[in-house]
Amino acid sequence: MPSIRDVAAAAGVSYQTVSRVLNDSPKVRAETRAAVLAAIDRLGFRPSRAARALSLGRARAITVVTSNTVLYGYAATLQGIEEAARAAGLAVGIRVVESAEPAEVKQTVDDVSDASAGGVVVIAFDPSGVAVLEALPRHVPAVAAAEPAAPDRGRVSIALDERRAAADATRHLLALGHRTVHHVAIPSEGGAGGRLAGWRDALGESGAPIPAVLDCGWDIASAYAAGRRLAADPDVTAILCGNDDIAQGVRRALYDAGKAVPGDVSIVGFDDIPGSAYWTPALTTVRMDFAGLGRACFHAAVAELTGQEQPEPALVAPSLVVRESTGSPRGF
Amino acid sequence: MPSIRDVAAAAGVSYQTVSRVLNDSPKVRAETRAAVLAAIDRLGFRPSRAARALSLGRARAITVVTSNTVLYGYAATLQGIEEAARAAGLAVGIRVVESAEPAEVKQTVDDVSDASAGGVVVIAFDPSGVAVLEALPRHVPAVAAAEPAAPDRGRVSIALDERRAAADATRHLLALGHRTVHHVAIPSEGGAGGRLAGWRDALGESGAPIPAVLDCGWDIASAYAAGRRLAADPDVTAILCGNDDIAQGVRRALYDAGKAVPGDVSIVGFDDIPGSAYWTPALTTVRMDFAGLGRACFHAAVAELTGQEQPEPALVAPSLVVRESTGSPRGF
DNA sequence: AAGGGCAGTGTGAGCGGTCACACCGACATG
DNA sequence: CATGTCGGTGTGACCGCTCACACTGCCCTT
Repeated sequence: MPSIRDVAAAAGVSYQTVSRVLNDSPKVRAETRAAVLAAIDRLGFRPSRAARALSLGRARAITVVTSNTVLYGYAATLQGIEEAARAAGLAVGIRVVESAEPAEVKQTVDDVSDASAGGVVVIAFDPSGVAVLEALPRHVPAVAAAEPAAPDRGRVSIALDERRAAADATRHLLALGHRTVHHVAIPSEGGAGGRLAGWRDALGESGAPIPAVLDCGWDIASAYAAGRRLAADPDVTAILCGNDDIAQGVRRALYDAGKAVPGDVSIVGFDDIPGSAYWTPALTTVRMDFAGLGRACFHAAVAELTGQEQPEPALVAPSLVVRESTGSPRGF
Repeated sequence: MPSIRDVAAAAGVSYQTVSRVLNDSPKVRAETRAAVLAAIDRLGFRPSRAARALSLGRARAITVVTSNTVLYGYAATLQGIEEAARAAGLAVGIRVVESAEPAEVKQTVDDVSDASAGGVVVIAFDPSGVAVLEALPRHVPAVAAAEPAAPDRGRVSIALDERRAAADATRHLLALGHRTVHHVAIPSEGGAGGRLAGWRDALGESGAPIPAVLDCGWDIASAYAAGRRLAADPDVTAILCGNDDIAQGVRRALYDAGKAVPGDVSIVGFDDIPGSAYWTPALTTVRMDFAGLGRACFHAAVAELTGQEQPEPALVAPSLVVRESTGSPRGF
């Protein structure tokens, strides 16, 4: 592997001039630059990221901290970050943090505090992400893709407006004539600016009773269990599910209990995962622009890394997609 | 940030001794080691990955090349790699390559050829991954998570036995009494050791006619279109789908055409994505151990990186999971 | 008693870049 | 004509670590 010294020799200039060309400094004559570029090309030279990181003190890279790589919201956010990073020529790293347990959080923080991690984007949709965010030392350039209500403690934090989205979805159900809307929650919505809050907003403003929330995990089995409980209650006619996977479990539970969707019970999901339009019935859900969130986080992280001013995040607001899983209650 | 020199000073030894402790060389007295460890702890020292990579010539890291981060097979494989890497203390990078276009392949190869990329795992399920694998210079330590039939050209290549899995699934359908089985293929099965081949095997061995394959993309919309075409043909009673998402599109197409599953047509998927057990009907599919594949690839990549002998990959064979979407044809 | 091994430790150099600064010629200025 | 300024270039040192090698005792051999 040739180094800038080799390139310098081949081009008949000093290594510093090569460095200037690489960082396109204005202080180099056009013909000198051309000669260097030609030598670079001839030798197949590629600057070493490791050397740069060492010298600069920070890598030109972004590391994503997430608690999961398979779940749609996380994976799609990662996708957005990666796309933007690739376009900008930055490397991207990934670090999964499975729990909010102190030892694991500390290890994660140590790992991403390394200079070679570059800027950090913490996907703080859930407790483990939030824990990492809070434990991260100030000197680490980091931003959060967060629940809207996550305490930002001086950190840049970007979020989709889930509160409003949840309120819209709930209003849709109420407008259809449902007396109230039940809610099956995922681990990520504790926040005051989240789905839970929006659901309460909408219920409150129309004077509908606010039923107890059913908490479940990320796994569909727990959603199924929650669905069975809801199915046993004849008063339940509308359910807002924490995400589309949850909706799937609930839907199957309703089916197994002999309830038709949307005939007996209407359900709404969250996220608009790729398959939801093809279910039977096709799912009414809230489309979330996770990829856009990821891109915005990338740009914020780069600003943090380079010390530039934070750009205004360009986000597409969540929007309700009405399909077949919602309808008016029987006898309405 | 303290460096090994600071630690050395604090412990009253030379920096080289600190380095020895970090790499747990046997040539250091127990008490000396203890003193160094104490100093490390006191100062909160963490070795710099960038400096190590520069000095060593290769980073202690794994970079995953994939064409997608959201699709289940890719994401689950990534998850397996990340888990294993985290357990071993290696950083993980990710590089998406969207197409097999020469310029993009070259850029990808350049990026992962950098010393800071460490070992490389190419998820070569599709043409773009295969293209990267083939373009990768010999000196880059890389392994492939591949289609079984991918030409390995001296590269270590690990795969799940999709051929046998597809044959099993097809035999299941045939045993149910179907005259033949149709196949909707995804972009990843061109290989001679893949799903397509297994399907042909099973059809051939029982003398069933081999219908034309319907190719579609990764998107469910194209699967839906394929499903509509199949639904129009009254001879079609059994369909083997390239993966579960495809099965979802096909299932909806059948439904929209007034065909019942499994009453009129049986369908089988591939992958066993988390929701498939909760569909109506629950999907008969082939469970694939992508996470195990990822772990095996990680270990192979580390062996490649450190020059050790290749371990025997421990893989869980794909297995057919029979649920509700398959049954005997009408009048059987 | 002189030599040879060996465990344990220290020193120099180098990985491939970047920063700070010195330098040099050309032109404008007093 | 001496001086200042500035575009364009080169030199030294350094980032934090690991390598190769030299060195110091100490014990064992002959």
